Amino acid sequence: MRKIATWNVNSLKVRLPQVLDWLAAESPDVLALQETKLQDADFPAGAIRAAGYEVVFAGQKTYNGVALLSREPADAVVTELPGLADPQRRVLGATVAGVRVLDLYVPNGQAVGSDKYAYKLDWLAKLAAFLETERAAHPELVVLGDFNIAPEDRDVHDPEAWRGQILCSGPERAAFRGLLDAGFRDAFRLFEQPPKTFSWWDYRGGGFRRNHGLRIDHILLSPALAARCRGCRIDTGPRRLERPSDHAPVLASFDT
DNA sequence: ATGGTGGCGCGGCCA
Repeated sequence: MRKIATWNVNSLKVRLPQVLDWLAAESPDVLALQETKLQDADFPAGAIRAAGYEVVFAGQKTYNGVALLSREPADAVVTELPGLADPQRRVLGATVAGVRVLDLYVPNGQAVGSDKYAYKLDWLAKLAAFLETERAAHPELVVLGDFNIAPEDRDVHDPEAWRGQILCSGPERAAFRGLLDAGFRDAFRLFEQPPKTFSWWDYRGGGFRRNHGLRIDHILLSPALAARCRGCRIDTGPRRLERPSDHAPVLASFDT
């Protein structure tokens, strides 16, 4: 496993040409997608396989949906968090070339105090419990995706405006911190990074042009994988294209 | 300005 990436594409139907171009340019070993917004019957598996990737996916109509693209086959696939009977397709775990990969689309939460916010915090608690068992079973474990959490003020373009708001609230940040406390490493923070580097910019108000963004897409590594990690960056190239996703891909590279 | 833009799918929800 030399390179692994995550990208919230906000509709794979719309973004498929961009994804195929990006695969050709970057040639990651694994690409985790979120917000495919496709039922499984409509998933473009043929085009992805023609590009040289295996693919597994868990989709639903209109909302959510996750997919794992990989050079080598994906085994031991899971699509649920234990203890959460949920029709929303937000989880896709698989083992690829001996590495356990968990692709997540964490709930957005909408607004602090809302029903969706409560669902998000409950979801994160069940995730933490699940990761304890996954960590014990798989020394080489990567958890990546759209976490919908900006972990620290330096991950926010205007920390004062966002303080306590959705994506930045104390309980959300505490949940993320809990994953780090459990031993996961934020791949992006293993390396020196330019300030004001973000992974998501609102479509509204010229967010990207003004770099009004947040870093909410993450690659978390078990200690064994972190020891082999040699770089992590956010590729803003796709965000500059016509009709972009509102998220940019995040990539981590490794020694074999 | 309680807005703004984009996706889905055709009215309103979600982000």
